[in-house]
Amino acid sequence: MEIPSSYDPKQVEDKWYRVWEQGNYFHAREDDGKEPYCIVIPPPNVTGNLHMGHALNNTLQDILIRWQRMMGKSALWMPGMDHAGIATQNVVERLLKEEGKTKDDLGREKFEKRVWEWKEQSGGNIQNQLRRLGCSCDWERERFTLDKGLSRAVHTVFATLYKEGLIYQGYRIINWCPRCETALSDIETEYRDLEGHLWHIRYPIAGTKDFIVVATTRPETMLGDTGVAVNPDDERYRDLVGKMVILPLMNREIPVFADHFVDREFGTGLVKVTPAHDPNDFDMGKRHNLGEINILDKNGFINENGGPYKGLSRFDARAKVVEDLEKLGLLVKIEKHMHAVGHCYRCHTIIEPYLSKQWFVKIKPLAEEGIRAVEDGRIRFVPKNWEKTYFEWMYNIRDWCISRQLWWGHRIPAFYCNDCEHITVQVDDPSECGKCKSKNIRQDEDVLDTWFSSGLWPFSTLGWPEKTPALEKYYPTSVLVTAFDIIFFWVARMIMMGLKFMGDVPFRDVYIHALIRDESGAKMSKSKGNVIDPLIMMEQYGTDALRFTLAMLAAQGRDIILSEKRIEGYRTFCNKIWNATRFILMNLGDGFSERQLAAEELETFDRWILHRLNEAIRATDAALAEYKFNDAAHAMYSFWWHEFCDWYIELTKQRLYDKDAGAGKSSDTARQVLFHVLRKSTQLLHPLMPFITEELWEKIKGEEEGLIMISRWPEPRPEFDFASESAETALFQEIVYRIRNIRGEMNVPPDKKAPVVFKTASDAVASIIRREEVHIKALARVESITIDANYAPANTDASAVMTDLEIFIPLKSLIDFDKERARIDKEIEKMKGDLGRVEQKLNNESFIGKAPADVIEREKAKRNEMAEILSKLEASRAKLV
RNA sequence: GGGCGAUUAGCUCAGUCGGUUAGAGCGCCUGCCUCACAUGCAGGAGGUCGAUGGUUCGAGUCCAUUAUCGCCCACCA
Repeated sequence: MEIPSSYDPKQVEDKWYRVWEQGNYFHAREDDGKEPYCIVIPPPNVTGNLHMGHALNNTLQDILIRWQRMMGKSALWMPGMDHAGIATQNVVERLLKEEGKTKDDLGREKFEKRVWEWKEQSGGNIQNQLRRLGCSCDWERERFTLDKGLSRAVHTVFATLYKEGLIYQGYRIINWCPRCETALSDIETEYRDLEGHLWHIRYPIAGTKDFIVVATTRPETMLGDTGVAVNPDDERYRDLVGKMVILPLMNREIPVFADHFVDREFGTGLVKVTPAHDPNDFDMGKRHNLGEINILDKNGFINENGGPYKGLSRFDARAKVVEDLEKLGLLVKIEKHMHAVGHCYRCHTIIEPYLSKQWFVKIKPLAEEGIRAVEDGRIRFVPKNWEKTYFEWMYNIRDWCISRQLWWGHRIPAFYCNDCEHITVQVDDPSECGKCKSKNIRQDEDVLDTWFSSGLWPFSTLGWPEKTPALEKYYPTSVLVTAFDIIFFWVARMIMMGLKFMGDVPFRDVYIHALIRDESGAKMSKSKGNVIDPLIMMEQYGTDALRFTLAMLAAQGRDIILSEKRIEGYRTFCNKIWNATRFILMNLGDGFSERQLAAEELETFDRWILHRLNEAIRATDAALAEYKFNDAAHAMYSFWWHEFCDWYIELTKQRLYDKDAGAGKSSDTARQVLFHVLRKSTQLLHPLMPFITEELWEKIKGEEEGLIMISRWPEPRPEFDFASESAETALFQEIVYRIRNIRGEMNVPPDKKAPVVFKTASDAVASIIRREEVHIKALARVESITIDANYAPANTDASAVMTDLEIFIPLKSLIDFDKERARIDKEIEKMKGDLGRVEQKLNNESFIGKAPADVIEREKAKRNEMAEILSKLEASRAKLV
């Protein structure tokens, strides 16, 4: 079989994904009798395109799912998309605008139809992008937050909460986006520090020539002022309380009143009060019966309540108000002022606090359960410190505004009676008023917050409110994998809803992974143009290289700084694996068949690599179990490259090729071990690098065997734990390294083989050297080996000192005395330093008195060893004259 | 104003329960196209672990203070 000498992802990725998907290998069956393992995908927006955050998020989930699937679990990765109310409506409105139309031109029904059409044609790109990433989602079960079943779940939840009084209508200040023309919840408002101004404005006191001065950051709101507040303890203004002031521009008399809310230190200590446009003012207005004057329409333009300013945008109105105040001499001063201004999280327009009637969820009772579930460990955050963030928010949670003035979403299942005004709420749309039976009813115009339906995702996707086998088997799900930025939006709400409606947590673990930043540490965003596009990376370096990079960087508790270089680097790892496999296949020989390995036939290095394989399996399992993806990736990388390739494969070459060395007799064992380790370590790598491993597996699997993705996950084999052979191998490796070091430092050309003399009094060391002579010769490029306990080195010998062993390379005319002296001096200096530190410790009486005996023994042994090495080094140094 | 995190090699980062001589990748320097791989091989240089103080026989690791940077939350107009 001819295998190309470098790995080409393009040849394999699409091919294997098709095989997997068409072969139904991602499908998990409720009746398979296996232990369930389930992850629900954080549903990407239907408008979404795969960015690096998705790539990370989904790579990690796929690693877990593939790992668990190979471990024999019934591994279900539930995929789907979110209808993304505002985002999607915005996209379609933009398209309409290009046609010169607005949504109102179409009307609600046609607009909705239009959005569905858009969804069918251009929505859901991301599903195929996830396929490119190799995600092993159970696509058969794919759900959409607006599909029929999920809508039923939404209605059921709404009706239940309404009946229990946990959903109610309220008339209050909410966050309003004048561009999206909808209410937003508190967490959909992003605060940004902006430099604004603090305008100091005179309000004349009624019936006098005096003024008071109020300070405001939003002067246009004065059009809706209905009072001025002072702190009751503020001596300066005690006499003012109860008096009336004239509201300039509007020429309305408004009262001055006292309220503890007012901060005496801020501004002038006098606050203009606009109950319809500020939540605090609203509260004060309620306390003091001020009345509310709404001066804005839904687009943020001044309405008829703004008198002469009617028709101006809120920004123009601000300018005009300030200008007019100045003309009237009522503007005292303007200060620069930094303050946090709320913006719409979807379109980034400045939001307005706006008085309106909305639906709310009374969230405290739900939150209490949610807090308890994390406190008592039914849900575990990984890393744990995110629990604090969660608690902090949950303790201070405020009622959730769930109505949106949009057309795209779950229409609120509340029906108003036109005759008796009763509100009927039930799961199925009613045909008559639940109270007076009138048929003259109308449905609420608003839709629900997108996050209302995504909050039900872990059970609605499994079939709830029906009692399906899937729900029975896979709920609670095993783990939720997400980034911290949606803990409030999504994670907390799933927890609350799951507890409420399923009576159990929605997932056992919440793994919070990092955010991805660019090379300079900035958050990746399209507007900054610093995006690394995962699709381009996959195209360029292969999906497995990208996946491996992301896993390698996914250390807990830290953001990921991604650079293209890194991905390029792990492409070489793919190539390394590819070539290692190629080498092994080229050397198996005709008619090779795998057989059981017997302990007796194994040589030292066979035992060593089998032992290391066991350790690699253990390390990988342990790392993945704790969501330490970087540790898992690192364990595999160093095992593959620095143990299997650098050492074991190199060592087998003598056994495979070097007949003169008489090592040929063990070549069959070597082939068996190579093949065995190759198979196991390829499987180990599969969850991280699904494509290349599936491709290679095809070349190494048995005829009866199926795909690697459903093969059995490697298990450590205790009978292959060989501690003493591992120690011998470490000694062997150091010998080779020492010789190579001398060669490298002395610039001995690679084709120049050197004779080496080993001086040792240890029979054990001598026998290992004798036994591995062939390998030492090959790996260190040694011409001849002499073992001589009494060797008297010449001054032209380069030397290295180890415990119980000195190595001499007679370089003769090749020696560079200066270099050799410098090399030995460096070692002496280092050894002196290390020895000094150990001796200091051992001379410290309290160390001897208090440290555990084994630590002291270790230090003593270390001292003796180092002292011996040092004296030998000095002896070598003395000869270099 | 609260809270969280970071600070270790030129860069990006690991470092478990405090205990051998603090590691990796990339980059850099030297030598090699050695029959799996130049997307490679071998060797090398490079670190007072942000600062100060403390606990301890022993601190990159624990505690306190501090500096710098970053993030989240918050109704001071």
